[in-house]
Amino acid sequence: MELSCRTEYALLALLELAGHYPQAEPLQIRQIAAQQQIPERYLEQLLATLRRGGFVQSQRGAKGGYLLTMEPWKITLLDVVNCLEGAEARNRKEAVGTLARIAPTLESVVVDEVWQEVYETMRGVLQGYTLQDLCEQRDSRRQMNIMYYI
Amino acid sequence: MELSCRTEYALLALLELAGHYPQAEPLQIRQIAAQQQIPERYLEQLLATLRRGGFVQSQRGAKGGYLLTMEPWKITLLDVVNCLEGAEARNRKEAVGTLARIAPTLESVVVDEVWQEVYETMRGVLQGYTLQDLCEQRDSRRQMNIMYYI
DNA sequence: TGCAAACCCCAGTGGGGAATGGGAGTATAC
DNA sequence: GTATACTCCCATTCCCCACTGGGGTTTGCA
Repeated sequence: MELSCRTEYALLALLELAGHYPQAEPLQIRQIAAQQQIPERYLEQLLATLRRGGFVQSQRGAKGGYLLTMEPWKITLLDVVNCLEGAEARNRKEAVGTLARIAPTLESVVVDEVWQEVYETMRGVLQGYTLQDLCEQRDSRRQMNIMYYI
Repeated sequence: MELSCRTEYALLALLELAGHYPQAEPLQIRQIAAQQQIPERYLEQLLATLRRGGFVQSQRGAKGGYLLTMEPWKITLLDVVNCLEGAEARNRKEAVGTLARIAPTLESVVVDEVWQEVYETMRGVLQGYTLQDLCEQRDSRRQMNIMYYI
């Protein structure tokens, strides 16, 4: 359960794609990166992860780019976080609590239980939001900003 | 909001100390490390952080060691996490979402809002447990284990 | 067919967390 | 008063994440 830079960038990219859904025109890495101020080459890697996770499909060649493969209301934030956290051979991450500990102590078991509960509540919150939800929040916030400047 | 190895180790050490509260005899790093299977020299640094945070006091010299400075039911897990996460010049950690971004985009603001909500729920859970609570859970679990082996 | 635009793969660099090590400081024990 | 048993502080090593770079491959278009 990371909520790191990685995850935020990926989420921003997906929001950008969701904003254009279901347009047939793919969005290019460069456009997304510029729009969301994400390092271009880094975003490239994150999009590869999202592609392997089945969230986006890519179109190579000139006029290529990325497209959402699912409807924005079917993708929860938890799905995205899971995709980026569990991505490919993040082998060591699960063992963060049982780090090189042969026999877990009673105390460590109790602490782990609390942490499982914490993670569970995190998952609960993250599962409550879809890309669609965030897009709507963005739109209403955009309206607010326009109102503000009048 | 880390929930990293650091925090778990510190928590285990505090639990060990809380188990002996309010004994006048200080516990040594070596004992805690052996009991909880924590690298000795690393635990040393974490205890320094806890000392600076006011959770423990140290006694130097022979027969020295560490003691809790507060009652175990007055220390919440959130207190501990805050102490270790916010410890000394972790200056960059707050800006993890606004990483080198001059003008935050609308999308990043929306994402940050969700993440604040996630962190808030985490804090809620962590604030609901004190060292005392975990000690009691450990004790009852110990009873269970004894029953199991009969 | 040629070429540029775009994705794709792999190999590095820099900083921070997770340790590890060598001493210096300080209190008790004899 | 010296030895001993601890804490304390500084520096170093190792690995992962955030990021950069150099190619290579696929595709659309003139």
